[in-house]
Amino acid sequence: MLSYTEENYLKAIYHLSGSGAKAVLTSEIAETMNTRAASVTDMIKKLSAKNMISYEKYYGVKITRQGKAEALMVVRKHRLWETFLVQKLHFSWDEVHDVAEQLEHIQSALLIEKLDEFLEFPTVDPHGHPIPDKTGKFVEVRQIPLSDCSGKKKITIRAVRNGSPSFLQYLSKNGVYIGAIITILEKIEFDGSLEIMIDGKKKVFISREASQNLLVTE
Amino acid sequence: MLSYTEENYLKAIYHLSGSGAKAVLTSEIAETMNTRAASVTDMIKKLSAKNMISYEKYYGVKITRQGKAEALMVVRKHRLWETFLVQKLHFSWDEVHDVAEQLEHIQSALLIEKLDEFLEFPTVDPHGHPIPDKTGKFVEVRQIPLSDCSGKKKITIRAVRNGSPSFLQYLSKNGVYIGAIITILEKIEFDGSLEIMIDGKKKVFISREASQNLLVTE
DNA sequence: ATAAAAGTTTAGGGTTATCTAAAAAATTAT
DNA sequence: ATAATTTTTTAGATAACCCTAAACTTTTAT
Repeated sequence: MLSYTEENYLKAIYHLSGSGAKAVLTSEIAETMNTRAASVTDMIKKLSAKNMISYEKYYGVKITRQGKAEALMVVRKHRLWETFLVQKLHFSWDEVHDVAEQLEHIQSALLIEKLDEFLEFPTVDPHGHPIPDKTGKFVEVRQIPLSDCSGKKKITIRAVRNGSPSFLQYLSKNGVYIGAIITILEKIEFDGSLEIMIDGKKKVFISREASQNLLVTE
Repeated sequence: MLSYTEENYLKAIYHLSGSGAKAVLTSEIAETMNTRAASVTDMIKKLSAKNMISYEKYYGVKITRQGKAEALMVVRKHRLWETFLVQKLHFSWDEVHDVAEQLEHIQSALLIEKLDEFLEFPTVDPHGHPIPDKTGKFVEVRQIPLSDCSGKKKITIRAVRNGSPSFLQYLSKNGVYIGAIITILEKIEFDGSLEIMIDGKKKVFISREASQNLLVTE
């Protein structure tokens, strides 16, 4: 059984490692967890002793199969709770993160299975991120940043890369949402911004930074 | 801001004091919190420093107005979550306590107001206990133990005094639920048990212990 | 009224998760 | 290749919460 803090570290390592693919540095973990490297080293030892990660001094850590399974359950809980907050309690998508950070640590397998059922087994959360099922599996759709697109084809907005409230509010204000179908009208040379048409109705300008943080399918 | 543990102590003190009416002994707190008296003394000092309780050495503690308000918010959250679990996620009433013990500590005023609205502002939880509103007020209906009743009048089951899973399962098995309308058919001299008629349809025997833990209105 | 019993507090530790400062190892630059 | 820099680890503390054992206060019993 992992503590609240251990779960948070493991989740951070999972995300930083690209879903468990590559090794992660102590400093990267310290950065995202807002702690010092020394604290990370301590926690690495604990997680290593619990076989959640493999650890060799002065090298990065790699998440184990067991650790990945645990991390996936935390991610599952986080995303199910975010879905609940938006769909049932009518939170806006920029308000859910901090609450879900707390809710993801509630310990009850029954709760999460019932919540999943109540939400009718959603496969993506309000930010477009996939929700692992109870076995940890999820559908991985190949998505690319909007900034890599060109031409006049129809593009579907699938997910946000960065979930910061200010970015999400910016998107809402401009009528951009998950599932929107857009076309690129023009790419401005000067600053890399894009003029796009949303649902064939609304023309807006999207900054280069924003287009790099929007994941889409063509 | 109170910690998870401080909230739990304060809630225990609130309940033990009869909603803040009387002083509570260190040993009573230790008993219900499953800790040692020495640990309670430590926590009493902390809560006293935060003006949640008033404390005089070797005497019991009394909850302050501020402490009562905090405790009521924890109670509110606990009962709203229990209501959610039963009404929306279809938990049975004997499964909700432990999960609600965790959920009650989630920090988000917005969450609890939205949850309240989603549940359509319930006034009692699945065990018949009143849910304080956002200002801490709740309707206090005068209830008496079923064991104190006699005669043939119609009696409404309003709440359980003891929420242990085994008692709740016993009630379910016998068709007893919050809101049921019953009449007493016979009181058995020998063991103090009652034969009751539920909703004019079902005759069952209820032990003396059970009748003492059922709160009713006549 | 005073001795015994019961209850409470203090003293001194242990664990978890954090920190700073110093030491050690790895990386980078000349 | 070696010196400088950066990163990581170790060492030693601190805060929250809990413990046991001993000291102290209150209550109960004779």
